Amino acid sequence: MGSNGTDIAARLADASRPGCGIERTLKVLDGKWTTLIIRELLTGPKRFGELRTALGDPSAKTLTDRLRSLEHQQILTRTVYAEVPPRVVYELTEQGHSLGDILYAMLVWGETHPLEDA
Amino acid sequence: MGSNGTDIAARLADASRPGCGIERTLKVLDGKWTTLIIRELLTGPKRFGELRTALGDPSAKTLTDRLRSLEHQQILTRTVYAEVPPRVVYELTEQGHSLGDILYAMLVWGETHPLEDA
DNA sequence: GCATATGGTTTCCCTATGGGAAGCAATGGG
DNA sequence: CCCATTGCTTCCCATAGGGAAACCATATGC
Repeated sequence: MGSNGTDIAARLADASRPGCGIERTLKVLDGKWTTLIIRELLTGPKRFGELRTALGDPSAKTLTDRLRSLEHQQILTRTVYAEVPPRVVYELTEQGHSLGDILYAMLVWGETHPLEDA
Repeated sequence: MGSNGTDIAARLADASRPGCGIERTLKVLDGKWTTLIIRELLTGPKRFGELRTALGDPSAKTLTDRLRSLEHQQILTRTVYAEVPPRVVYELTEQGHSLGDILYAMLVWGETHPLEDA
């Protein structure tokens, strides 16, 4: 299955509890749609409306909140084109793109895990 | 930084949206302390009280909820020793242990990411 | 003039979540 | 007889998250 669990355990034992790397990552990926937003953007830049549709219609407020938060944390960039009607494109930064490793691990795990219905 | 982002993007594009592997993983890792519980257990079995202390005192109610949920999803096992006072030991299953790949990716990312203060 | 399209923002509200405190079981020890 | 210990469980409350809907800006098409 996974790689060598023993090495991982060693690294994890090292990670001092208060504010370890995992906790910092969790803070970035916090919130209901955050991780899925990144999933969508890993396949390329997208507009606000495209994201909304692809995710299955989260409320505009929530989506805005998440995008703003991710922008503030340098995970993605927000580009406004002064057209009418307006066009806003969201795109992952280098930092944001590097989250792909985590998402990929999640994808692999989720696909092999027999899911118990809640 | 990460591995080849292009391959990952391809895999991600494949993943059909409704209930893809990532979403299933997110469902398992849902809740405030869930991921950190797994971090603690990756270094070996722990008792209820040990977990509570290591995590920084989440409420007993919340910790119980998380542990029950993870047990139900076959991520960990709960062993009660009929002693007085009681002793309850939590240990990751094979499935739970395999989450280590995800946590490891989070650890690496978090350590290299310059964190913006919220 | 007015509707339409787009990407928001803002306000209001409801639910879910998580925390705190207290109770409880069971037994050995003082 | 009472207390301490451990791992809950139950109840209650405060907060935060997230959804619905209304509003705004602007230029084009009718």
